[in-house]
Formats: sequence, structure tokens, C-alpha cells
Amino acid sequence: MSNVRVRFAPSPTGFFHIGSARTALFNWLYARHTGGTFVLRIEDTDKERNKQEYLDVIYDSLRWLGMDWDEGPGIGGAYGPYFQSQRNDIYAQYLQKLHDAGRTYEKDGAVWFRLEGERSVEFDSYKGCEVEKVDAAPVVINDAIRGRVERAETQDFVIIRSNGEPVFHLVNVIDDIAMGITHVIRGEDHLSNTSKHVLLFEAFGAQVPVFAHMPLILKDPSIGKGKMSKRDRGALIEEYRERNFIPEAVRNYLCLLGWNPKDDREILEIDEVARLFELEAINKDNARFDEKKMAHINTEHLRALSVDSFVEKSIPVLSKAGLWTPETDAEYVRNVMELSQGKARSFEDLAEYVSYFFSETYAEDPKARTNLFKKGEPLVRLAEALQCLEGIAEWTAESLQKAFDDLAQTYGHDKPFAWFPVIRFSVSGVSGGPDLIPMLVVMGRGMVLARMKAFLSKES
RNA sequence: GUCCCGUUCGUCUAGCCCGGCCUAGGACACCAGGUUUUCAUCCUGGCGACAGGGGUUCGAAUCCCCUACGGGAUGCCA
Repeated sequence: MSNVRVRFAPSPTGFFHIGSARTALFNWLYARHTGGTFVLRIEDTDKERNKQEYLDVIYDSLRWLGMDWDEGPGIGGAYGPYFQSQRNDIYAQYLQKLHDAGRTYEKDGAVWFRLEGERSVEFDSYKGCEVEKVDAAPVVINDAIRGRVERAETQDFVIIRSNGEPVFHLVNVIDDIAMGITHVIRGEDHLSNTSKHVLLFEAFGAQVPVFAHMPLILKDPSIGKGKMSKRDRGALIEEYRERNFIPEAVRNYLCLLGWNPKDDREILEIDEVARLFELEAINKDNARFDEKKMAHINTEHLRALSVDSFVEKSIPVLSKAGLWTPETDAEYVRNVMELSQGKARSFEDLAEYVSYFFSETYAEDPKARTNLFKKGEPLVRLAEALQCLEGIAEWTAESLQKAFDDLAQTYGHDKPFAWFPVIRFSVSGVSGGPDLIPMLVVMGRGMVLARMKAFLSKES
């Protein structure tokens, strides 16, 4: 156990942004890498946002991505409470220290933090008014990712609003001090705030934590410019959950956005990532979100799943699509899934991919149909196949294989593939799917022959 | 406007700190072949980048400077 303490401090907004997820993930990884403590703190200063359902979005998303917190809501810990809305006494105590040190004053009903340095009044052409500027010494930030960053604050800033509520900068710093946070890992959008924060840490006489400002996630170029916002397609974790992405895959992709293991591996176990993870290895430049790459990582994870786990994950998907009920034969489901795992690209597509296995009615793909009838005599081939398959004694892969070999022999076509496409289409309505023979075996003699007959009589 | 951060294939990135092994590697996407009796996989190949300009050096993607571009901040939001 190390003394590293990191925190993830989301505000309950009712959604969980992919950038937040990555910030949480990098904090979590650092805690796991160092054997430190991962704290979850809820920044619910805005009372409107303090709704249980909003909180659940945060908890559910973190759990879904496998990020367990060591201290925080539902867990407890020695540094609680973990909701900012319950920490007013602590803020008041800390504020008093600032008062005593002469670093605060009131103006316009708000409490301001006083900078130290020569003061002068200047005309700010950007704001279009006169402002009081302070010639304060530049703040030096030794950022674990960016190195030395120097930035000067030039104006006093509000720490308590005129309505009595403390602002983010104040409570954030107080909480980090009071909770013993040693490393602040957050998005680069906070880098400019950090000079304020350092000043506050120093004014409190507290040790300044190590800062690590990670690059932002930018929109996919096809969507637009700038950092990804909650309104952008693909920006919300809930979306991937609903689309049945594999959480390990989403997490894996997020790891790769701004960090990599320095070799060419991309599909990684989270334990391995935690072992290798270093703040210094995080990239400096912003990353662009790429849906296709994420889908690919998801497919890789899907392929790597054990059959048991693939089946288990497929049940809710099938159920939602109305293809599965508790009465559905478990062995049949498993057999179908075994055929499909290496073929389907995602659980999102799975239901459609296997629908004809579970439903008596299934749609015909018009394009596949056109291609099928474009050449040859598919119906004649189907009739030949039907007659042959009706005659086989045992419905196994071997006997089916032999039947097709015989068919080729008898009718003189050079390859059994003269029969394959039309059989496939007649029993499934589509041109693609699992390997034909194993698929026919799994479907069973009854279903296959009935569908072939039905198709023939419908088309003749 | 000001301040801060950044800049290697369309995208994610390796290489940069400790200059030569880089005719810049991998992955996604895309394109073309091949394997596969169907379907999908898979394999091979192709396309494709050191933002630009100055230095320093025998030698620069790697060090320095400038410019351009991108991002962020500039709130009594978080």
C-alpha cells in the first residue's frame, strides 16, 4: 500500500461523458499501479443536480467499466463525507484560515481571494472596462505530463459567491487538502485553473499535490471541431452500454487514447495496463475520438470471449430483441452462439444476425435475393438438395457433407457451392451467416427441410 | 485580444528526454490480390506522415528560435 491518493470528482449531471470516464480511468489506473487509494467524491454543490438518478448514472457507469473506488459513496472512508453538499462546515473552517491570514475581502456581496503583489488599474480592451491588475509572481506548476508550466494570475478572484455558495476552485482545493489527495489527474482544460489552485494550496499552508493534466478528447473530424461535448454522437458511456458494447473493450479503447504500452499491443488486460501505467507516459497532445477503432477493439474483445461468457452476454441482447425467453432451449442457444461468435462483429448486430434461428418469421434481404436469382437455376438446385437431404438417415455434419459430395457427383457440378447459396437463403433469408453445414446441423432437420419446402412452394 | 498547452500517415500512435540503427514502425479505415465448396475470418500487398522556415551539428523527426495551425482558459460554471 502506497500513500498515493487520487480522486475522481464528478458532478452529477445525469450523463457520463466519455472524457470523464477516461479521467476516472487514468486516476483509477494510477491508484492500482501504485497500490494507492482511489477516492470518489461527488461535486454536487449545485443543489439542482442532487438527484439520486443522477448519482446512479455515475455509480453505474463506473461499475460497468470496472472501476471500483476505495473511498466514497457506498463505501465510506476516513475522509468523508464524500458529497460536497455535506461539507459546508469544513469549508467554513478552511475559509476562516484564509480570513485570518488576511487573504480575503468582501466586494459586491462576494468573498474574494486577494493576490499578493503590486496593484494597478488598467483598461482591459477585451472586456471593455477598467480592471484592477496585480503584478503577482508567476506560479510554477511541475506537471507530471507537461513538465514545468509557468502562469501568472493577475486578478483577484471570487471564492464565495454573493449567494453564499463557495465556487469550484475553493471547494476543490479544500477537499483535496482535507482528503489528503497527493496526485491530481484531470483534463487539460483545468491547466489554466491550476495557478489559482496552487495559490490556494499555498495560502492554506498545504502541500501542493502533483498535477497531471491529460490531453482532451476531441470530436471525430466528421462531426466537427473542438473538444467532445455531451451532445456529440458517441460521447456518452450510457450509449455504449445500451448498444451492448463490451465494457472491457470500451475501457481498453479509452486506455489507448493518450496512453500506450510502448510496444505494438493494443488489446490488453486491464491488470496489465495497471502494471505498466505511468503518468509520464501519457501523451501531451489531444486525441481524436474514432468510433471505428473503438468498434474494432470491441470486436477483438468479443472474439476473445469464452463461449460461456459469450452466451451469457448474448442472452440479454436476444431477450430484448424478443428472440429469447426463459423457455428457450439453452443448448440450442449455446449452439447458435458458438456458430456466431467468430462471425458477428458486435452484440449490437447479434440479434439481427441470428434472428432466423429463433423466429419462425424472418425478413428476406432483397439484395441477397436479387443476387441469388441473377444467374443459374437456384430453384432447381434447391429442389435437388431437398430431395437429397430428405433421404439422409442421420442429421450430422458428416452425413450432410457426404450428401453434398454425392450431389456434386450425381449432377456433375464441379462444386457443392452450386447448392449452398440457395439453401442458405431459403432457410435464413440472407446471404451471410455461419458456416452452412454446422448451421444446418444446429437448426435441425425439421426446421431446415420445412423452410426449404416452404421456399420452393412459395417461389414455384 | 491576452495567457497556457500542443503539432509524426485521414485517425490512434512508436520513435523525440539520451541527435546517426528511421529509405520513420504498428493499428484502425480505405483499396487490390490470395486462401476458404457457402458465409465470415484470415493472409499478402498498396495507399499514406516528421506543419513551414531558420539555426546548431559531420549528421536532426529527435536540440534551439520564429511563423502558421490546432486545443484550452479567460464566469459570482464545474
